[in-house]
Amino acid sequence: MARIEILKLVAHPARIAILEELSKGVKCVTDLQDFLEISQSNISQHLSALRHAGVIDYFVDGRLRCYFLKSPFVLELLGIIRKDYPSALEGPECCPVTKKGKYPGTRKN
Amino acid sequence: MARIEILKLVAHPARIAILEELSKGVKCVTDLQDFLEISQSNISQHLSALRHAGVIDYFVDGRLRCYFLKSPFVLELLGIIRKDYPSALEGPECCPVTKKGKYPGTRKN
DNA sequence: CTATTATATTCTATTTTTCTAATATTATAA
DNA sequence: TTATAATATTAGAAAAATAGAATATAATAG
Repeated sequence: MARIEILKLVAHPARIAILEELSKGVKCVTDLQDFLEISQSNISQHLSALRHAGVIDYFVDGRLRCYFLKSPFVLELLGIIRKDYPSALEGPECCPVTKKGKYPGTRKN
Repeated sequence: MARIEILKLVAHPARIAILEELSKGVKCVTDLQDFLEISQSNISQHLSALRHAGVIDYFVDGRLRCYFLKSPFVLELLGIIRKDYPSALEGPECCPVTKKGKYPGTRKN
């Protein structure tokens, strides 16, 4: 599935929480329920969406579904979401007060 | 603005395209229009959303607004979106055929 | 001044996403 | 067998995101 579709999926609080948890190891649905404040069916829906996107997968142990993280891209994504960054990139040259400057591109006029 | 809100914003084809372009350098709106197949007002709307989220900013040159990328987080995000990854992480132990295995967590039953 | 260029804003219909509720499935325990 | 535990599916209402159209603003050229 395309990167952008995966981004869209990950950009959701419950799904991020699920993925963060799975990044630590295998979890079954009931154990996910314990720290997510959302309904069982909703969790199942999120898991289903993530699985169809190839982000996670599961194996079976009796009546448990043991979910785990599958996508290396998402693992790295989770990493940078947690990271700290400087508050801004070094910007282009422009007056720091008036925020006026010269456009570097070429234009008709 | 929270990382997750920023993720949501970035997870849109037009906005990714805008950000990719800005990651190469300053661009004004008309120049963005040239390679985006969407209306001027829609571009403005996307730019506005990105700016309010602190992802981009602009300086003024006459009647041009010169937009540039501001968020280090988003710059790194764009980087990993372009990168290649192995198709899957090494999964947990479970039978490769039946996909059955043992849940590593502790459970009541 | 007035026209034009560059860009932003507002309103709105449409589409998409999200969640809840109800129900289904499946494996095991009793 | 039947009950129950673990999980999935479906349908639909509500909320949010999206894009188009029309209009507004602001700077400059003429």
